[in-house]
Amino acid sequence: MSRPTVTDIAKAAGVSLATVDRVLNARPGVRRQTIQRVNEAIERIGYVRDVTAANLARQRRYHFAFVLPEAPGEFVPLLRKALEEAAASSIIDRTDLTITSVPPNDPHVIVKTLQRLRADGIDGVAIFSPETPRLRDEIAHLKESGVAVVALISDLPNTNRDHFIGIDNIAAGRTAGVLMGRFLGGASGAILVLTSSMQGRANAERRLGFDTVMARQFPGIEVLPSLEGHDDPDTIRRVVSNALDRHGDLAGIYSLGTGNGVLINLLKERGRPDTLVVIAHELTHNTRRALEEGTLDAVINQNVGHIARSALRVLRAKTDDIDILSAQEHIRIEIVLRENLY
Amino acid sequence: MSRPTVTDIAKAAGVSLATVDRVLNARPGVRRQTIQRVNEAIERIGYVRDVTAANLARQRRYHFAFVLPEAPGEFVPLLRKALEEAAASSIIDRTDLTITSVPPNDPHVIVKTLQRLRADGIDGVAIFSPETPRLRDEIAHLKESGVAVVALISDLPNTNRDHFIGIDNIAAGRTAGVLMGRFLGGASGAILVLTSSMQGRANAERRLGFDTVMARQFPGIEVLPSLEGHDDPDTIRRVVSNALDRHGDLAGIYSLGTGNGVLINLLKERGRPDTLVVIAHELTHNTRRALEEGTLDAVINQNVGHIARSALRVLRAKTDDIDILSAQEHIRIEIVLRENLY
DNA sequence: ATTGACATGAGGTACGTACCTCATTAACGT
DNA sequence: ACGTTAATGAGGTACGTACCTCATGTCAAT
Repeated sequence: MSRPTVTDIAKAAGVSLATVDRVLNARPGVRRQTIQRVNEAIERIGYVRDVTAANLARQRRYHFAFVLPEAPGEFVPLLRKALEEAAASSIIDRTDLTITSVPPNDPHVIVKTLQRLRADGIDGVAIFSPETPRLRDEIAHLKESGVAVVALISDLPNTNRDHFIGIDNIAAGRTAGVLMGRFLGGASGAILVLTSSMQGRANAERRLGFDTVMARQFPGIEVLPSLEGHDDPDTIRRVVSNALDRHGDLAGIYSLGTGNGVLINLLKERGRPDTLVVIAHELTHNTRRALEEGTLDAVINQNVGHIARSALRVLRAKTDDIDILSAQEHIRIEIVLRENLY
Repeated sequence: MSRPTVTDIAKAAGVSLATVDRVLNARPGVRRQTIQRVNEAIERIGYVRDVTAANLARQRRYHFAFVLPEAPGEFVPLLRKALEEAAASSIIDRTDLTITSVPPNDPHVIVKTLQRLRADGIDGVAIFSPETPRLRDEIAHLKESGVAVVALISDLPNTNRDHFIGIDNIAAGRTAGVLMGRFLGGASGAILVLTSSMQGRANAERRLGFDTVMARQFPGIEVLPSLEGHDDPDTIRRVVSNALDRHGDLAGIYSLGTGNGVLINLLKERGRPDTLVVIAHELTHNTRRALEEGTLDAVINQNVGHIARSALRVLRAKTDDIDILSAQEHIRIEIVLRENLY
């Protein structure tokens, strides 16, 4: 007893195949009561459309575009690589993928890119960008044109994007905070927070979560004002060096944006005290090696492979107007130590 | 510029469609040099088989069976639920799923079940069971019959199963150990380890990893001999109560198997010191609530949803003799705190 | 009664692949 | 030269769905 087909619906509803087809694909020319009769038959026999066969018949190809910032650091290239890997696998069946790099923090170029994609008749876009008024407007246009839109890594909450694929950065900050506090184990001292100008929202949220936890659960620890690295290696090196010199009682370092490479090198050059707790975000070549060597104590990670595959699945589901399996699409806040480094 | 099809291969290789088909599906009756010519054409024009169309034409249905133990605790039911959820989604397209419960630790019944499945012409089985000689033999038979076999949760390393879907339990134990040691923050004291008879191998491995880390990195902490709960609520309650009474200097509890429900209740009844660190395995209703309430400090988890979907994907890939995306199928050792509880 | 609008049916082709049958050709041994 | 066997071609049907055309039926407005 295999799955019922359209023919079975026709038999069950006492109509022809053509009518079933009209109902299924919302084509005009069917009386309301007939539509209902067909739908009842569908319910009754438990018909589920064979999406793969439908796509075959439809000659359906999905055109998706990813708009990624040309941001410094290893994270975006890793995400890009994960996308290309997913594209090589069967997940991407019948879909064409465009990956566009745009200068970060340039709303004009991002909007222009999206406009071009919309003109090209794209089916869905995944956008990794801070939210700006012009981007908001363009997303509204995209949605009006029937384009599926998902926000990637950094949410665009005041737009009507279909979905956000990424982590809750406040919770990520809280997680980092708890780890910091507990790893310090009652020790007192100051904590250096290293931030970067990229992805202002995400960084601010992480900082917020971190501060909340530190203030509430670990009042004995002083969290210093953020150090701005401005994504520039030399600047990062200088400000971190200064801070390390100035604070003899440094208990921990929380790096919540880019600039981990410089930080790690600096710690290795200067030698780091055993008791110092260093926590960073995103598992990359640098941070992975640093975990292995003990330069980093923990990394808060969002799995780029999962994000890439999830984005593709969600875009496809949204263009087909199909439900997503929300448990599968939830991006987890991963805590990575040397011991569960995979 | 759509994808090349079999017809394009035929044209490019200068052979008929029938020959292309024979080559593609490894049917007999083609000269070696012709096979080569066709394969070259495939290479040249970059043909990739349209798996969905192939499956449609093939009328392929996958018959997979999951053999799960009727084990105590919440974990197996959660896994079962995850399987049923995956089955309701499109992942399961064209596949029939059988979930069989067997009494744990009864090799006879497990083998009988597998034999029956083999006789029924199953395409693949996922087995969650300890390894026994008779199971080993039956897996060899299954493989000979062309059945795909994956080990679930607990590996069957001395068999020729196609794949293991689960975590590295030694690493999981190490992870728990490091968390325990660092959360204790230099405090000294004794650690209670609560084990269960189920899944002997997994528990032993976790214990091994835990002990290794404690001995090497936290020599000031004494790890007590395992307490056996024998999966019996009353026994667990009794032995844990005794231990709590006896050890006034208890610093931490590591529960590496089932019995978390009883443990959590006991801790709540007796009141738990703030400094006590309690770490358990598997995120369930009980442990989730305990994390929220602060009764547990951390949970080491393997994601049942991921495991279920991965098992289905791997079984399908193995029966089709297709490569798997190993990054996607890697089951991570998740560290779950209250802050990154999803 | 005629017209037209709408609803429905009948039957087809297509998507890309699998798999079947039958006919034809080439290569071989005797 | 003959039969035998292996290799190949030609042409079909099928999978489940989409989408097209054309014919026919029904009903209400004129």
